[in-house]
Amino acid sequence: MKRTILMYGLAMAILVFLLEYFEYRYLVRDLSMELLILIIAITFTAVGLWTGSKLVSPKQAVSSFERNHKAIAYLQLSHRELEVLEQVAKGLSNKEIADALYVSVNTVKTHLKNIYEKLDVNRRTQAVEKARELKVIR
Amino acid sequence: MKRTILMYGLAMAILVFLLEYFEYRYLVRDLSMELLILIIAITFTAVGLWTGSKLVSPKQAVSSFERNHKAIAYLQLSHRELEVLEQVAKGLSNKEIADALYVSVNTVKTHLKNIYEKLDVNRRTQAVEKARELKVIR
DNA sequence: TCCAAAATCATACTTTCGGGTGATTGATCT
DNA sequence: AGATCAATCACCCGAAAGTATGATTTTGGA
Repeated sequence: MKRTILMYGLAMAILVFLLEYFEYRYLVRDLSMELLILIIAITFTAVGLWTGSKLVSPKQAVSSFERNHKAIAYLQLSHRELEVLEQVAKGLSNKEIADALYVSVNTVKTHLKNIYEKLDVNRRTQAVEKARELKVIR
Repeated sequence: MKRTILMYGLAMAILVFLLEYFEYRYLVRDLSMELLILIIAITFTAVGLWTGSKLVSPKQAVSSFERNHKAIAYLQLSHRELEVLEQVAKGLSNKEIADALYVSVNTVKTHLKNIYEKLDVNRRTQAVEKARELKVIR
């Protein structure tokens, strides 16, 4: 992001310099004024397009997920509960989650029970749905 | 998309015209050549940026979901199975799905069994995960 | 018209989930 | 020191989900 802006500044400086130096001195007498303006316009439109795509697309193309910490705080979801929720979203069973987090199945169940209460649901699938909506999990 | 390009073309034409007519005739004697180039450069960079953002962002910002029919065909998922899958993804229970589709719970179970087999999973949560990955459901 | 696939339903059985209750431990705050 | 909260675990029970098998009806094409 910052680098893109810097790059843009640099490119712009170089282009301005080139245009001023080169075309001004050389071409202004050969080419018509209209053509010069056209070249500059096209060039900088291209630069703008390029910079714009660099600036805009990665924001949404790459990852595009940012956790809604406010929602998590509001729902009072603990760290451990979040972990369980993520495992559930991956489609794991309680047993598999227990193994993944090195706790007993009963512990997982307790966490899930609390999660359901906080999210106001009563099934793991609904919990995943709601958590996704609230951007609490990916 | 097409309209954006047209708009851009129009804006560019107008700007070129204005620049040529106005600044060329009026300002070229008052302003320095460097300043004129700078103005044009900045203007068209802005135009490029604007056009770029119009062109790039809606592509990914709006919805961005299109069903992967090839995957569906490959997996041999029937229409009814897809419907069930969607209901499951919404977090509904087998009973609720049965009511929504006006069939018995046993029918839903049968569909689910077939779905699990075709998706090579053995739980509803995994089925939803996989179907989402494959863009079979939203 | 006939066939294969899709859709429907049933019964029986096993496993997993979810809900309820209660308890212990360790960390943090007052 | 006492209160509070997160994390852990256990046991029980009923409901839901998943598995297996088999059967009937609909339906879309060849």
